[in-house]
Amino acid sequence: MRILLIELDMSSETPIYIQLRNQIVIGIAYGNLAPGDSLPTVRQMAQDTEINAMTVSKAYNLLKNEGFIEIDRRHGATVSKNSNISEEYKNRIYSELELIIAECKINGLSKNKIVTICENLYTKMNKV
Amino acid sequence: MRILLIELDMSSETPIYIQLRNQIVIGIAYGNLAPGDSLPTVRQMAQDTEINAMTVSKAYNLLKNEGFIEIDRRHGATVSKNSNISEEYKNRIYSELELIIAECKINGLSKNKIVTICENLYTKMNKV
Amino acid sequence: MRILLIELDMSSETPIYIQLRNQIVIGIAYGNLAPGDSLPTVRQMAQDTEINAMTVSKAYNLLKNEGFIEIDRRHGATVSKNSNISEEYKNRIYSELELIIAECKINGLSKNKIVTICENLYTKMNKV
Amino acid sequence: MRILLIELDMSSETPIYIQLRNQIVIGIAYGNLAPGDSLPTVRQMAQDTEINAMTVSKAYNLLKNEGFIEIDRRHGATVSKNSNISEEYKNRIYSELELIIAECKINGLSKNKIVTICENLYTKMNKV
DNA sequence: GTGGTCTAGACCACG
DNA sequence: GTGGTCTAGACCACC
Repeated sequence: MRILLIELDMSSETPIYIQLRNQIVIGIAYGNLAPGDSLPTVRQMAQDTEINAMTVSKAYNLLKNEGFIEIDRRHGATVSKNSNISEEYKNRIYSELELIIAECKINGLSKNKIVTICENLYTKMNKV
Repeated sequence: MRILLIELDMSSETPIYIQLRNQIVIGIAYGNLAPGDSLPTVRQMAQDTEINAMTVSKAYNLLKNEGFIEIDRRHGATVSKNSNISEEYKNRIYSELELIIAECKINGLSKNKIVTICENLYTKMNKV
Repeated sequence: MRILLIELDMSSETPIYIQLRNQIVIGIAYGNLAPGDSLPTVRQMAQDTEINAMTVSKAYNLLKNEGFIEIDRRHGATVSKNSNISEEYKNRIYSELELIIAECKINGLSKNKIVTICENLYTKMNKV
Repeated sequence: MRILLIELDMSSETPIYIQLRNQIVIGIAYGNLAPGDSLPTVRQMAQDTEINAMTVSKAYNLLKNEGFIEIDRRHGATVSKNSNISEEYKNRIYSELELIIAECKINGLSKNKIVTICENLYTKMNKV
């Protein structure tokens, strides 16, 4: 059984529900959560991570709206099998990539180094 | 003469001072602002972008603390010539890249596609 | 119960947020604020000291960036338990000590006198 | 002949005239400037350090008011031979020492370490 | 001229 | 409840 590890930094400026959302997205990419897999219930997740259930609920809803998971009253939350990527979402990703590459470039990272880092990250994420 | 274009979205959830900071970082990466170049004065930038001077000041101070620019009492703000990248900063960049690549992968982008996008972005940013 | 006493001089040249920052640092060293202790909320501190909440917020953020306190969205600000002293910070402290000892020496204080003053100050700060 | 080395950081938050004042104080303590020695003229200093003459003048006046130097229309500025330390000045020094020792203590420096640093600094400054 | 500080009060996001 | 953001305008220090 694969294990989903959630790390939250309470003193970070990033809102907790965003951190939780990010950790789950990364968990999916790494294959710790496969399409069709169930996520812990809101209450279970809240208990495990010692945060408020409302906060978990907010993260789950965000993930649902982004298309990463599906929420079913009977079966709880499961990882989506198909993802329909919206135009708006694509633009957001592109902007974020632009910013991060800008920062890398200013700080002296060469194109090759950036590409290598990206490739390594991608490869580390298991095919699912 | 190079032109610095600043686009701010007043209805965005991202704080204005962060947006401004991001736009300037991107401006530096694209070579619209070269090392040693002066930024508009706080008041000028405030007028141009129709935001409050304190908001501009906050963005400039953030950029100063991150090492992107230097603020000189006599000549205002200029783009830094040397960038000292801290270990903490490197980790932040790495985490952000990890998240964004995770999202790309889940949404079906192949490793090659991501690499191509990164390379194109990097190449678009002029050497100055 | 320990009491945190904040004294601000409105007519001083030292900015209020710096004075507040200094008073809190001294409060921590004297044990009036122990690691893990909560600081008053931004608004409470503003009311107590009769200054603006943004000024308090600026002081708290400075302390956070320096590693003295942690700011948690849920519980407000608390005194840090571990302090990670940076190389840059060490250099700053050293420069300040150099200047102050230079002044003492020029004004005729002997090495022994300075050492005694330092020891007394240190001893006065309670272990908690 | 002893040499007076002045290092100014234009992008520092510390005002230039304060930096200059500090550097001269340290120069006196280290014996690079002995009691009775002449300081460079305002114009000379301004030229050497590439700052405005008004800024140099401000620093010299501050040093005069603090009793470190004497200014004579005929002979220019010279290092004072006797220093009369005021009560107010003593208090300022004490407050500064308190703050700096507080920071050292919070950051884990032991009493002995602080004392050793002070002693080393003091010893490095030549008897004059 | 430059940036820095502070205020008073409003609004918002987070939990 | 908490802190964060932004404004508009005033005042100040520095150079």
